[in-house]
Amino acid sequence: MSHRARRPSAVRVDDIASLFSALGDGTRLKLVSTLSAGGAMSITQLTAGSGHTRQAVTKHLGVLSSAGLVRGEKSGRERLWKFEPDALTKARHSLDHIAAQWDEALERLRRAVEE
Amino acid sequence: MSHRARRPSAVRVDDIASLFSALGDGTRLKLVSTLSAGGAMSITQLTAGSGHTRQAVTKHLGVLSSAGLVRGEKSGRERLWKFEPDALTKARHSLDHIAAQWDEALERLRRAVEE
DNA sequence: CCGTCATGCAACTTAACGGTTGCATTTACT
DNA sequence: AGTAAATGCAACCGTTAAGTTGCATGACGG
Repeated sequence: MSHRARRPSAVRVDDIASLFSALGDGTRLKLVSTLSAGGAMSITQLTAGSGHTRQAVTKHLGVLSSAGLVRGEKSGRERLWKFEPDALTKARHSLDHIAAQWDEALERLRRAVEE
Repeated sequence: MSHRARRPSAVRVDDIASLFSALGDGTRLKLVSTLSAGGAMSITQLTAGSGHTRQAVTKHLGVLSSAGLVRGEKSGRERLWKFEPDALTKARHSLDHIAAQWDEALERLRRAVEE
């Protein structure tokens, strides 16, 4: 029973990595941007201006979905994809965490020099 | 004289994508975290607890460097790598931009419903 | 029912990624 | 000068990722 070993809000490195990895592609970045701005859309709609095949877009949506950045719900004969803002918040927090580390390091350095 | 066509802070999609892509790997994420917290380090130092070969770490540093997240300066017979906080700020801003888009979209929706 | 529109599934190709090993080069130390 | 440390460079390998094509399935509209 190892309660201690697992902090409550412990976000695993791999989760964050997969999040950033999902954002680390131009096509996917555009998809996320489109969905965050335009509400729910179907695959064919998203495929329209993308310059890629529908299948390619489907795969990208799969990646985004695994990372939690997007969620698709079937509606009739089409599937509507919507942006999932929580994932983005997580990403932001981890960036903030690194920035905070950096600030602390600077502060330590400043104090050490000032001594 | 095309001032209008090019916004001053126009960050190309591919740049942001390469930034996130660089962060989209556990090993690199740890490297960034280490460097942001521990100041400048040499490759051998960074290799120590990584569980990887020095060459692997070197490659990862190359990726991080291309993304602007890290910068290496030669100092004697070693090369010291330091964290570059500006890149992280860029990443954060692009996340903020998407979040802002999302908020606007919600606001538009709210007003439309309220009408 | 039948055509068609939207999607799902699978196989395949190409290129990039993460990682390794081996050797060369530069710098420090005595 | 000569040795050991720190790094650089290059070839190579296995795996995954991005993208394609082809075909199957499911829902809508007349």
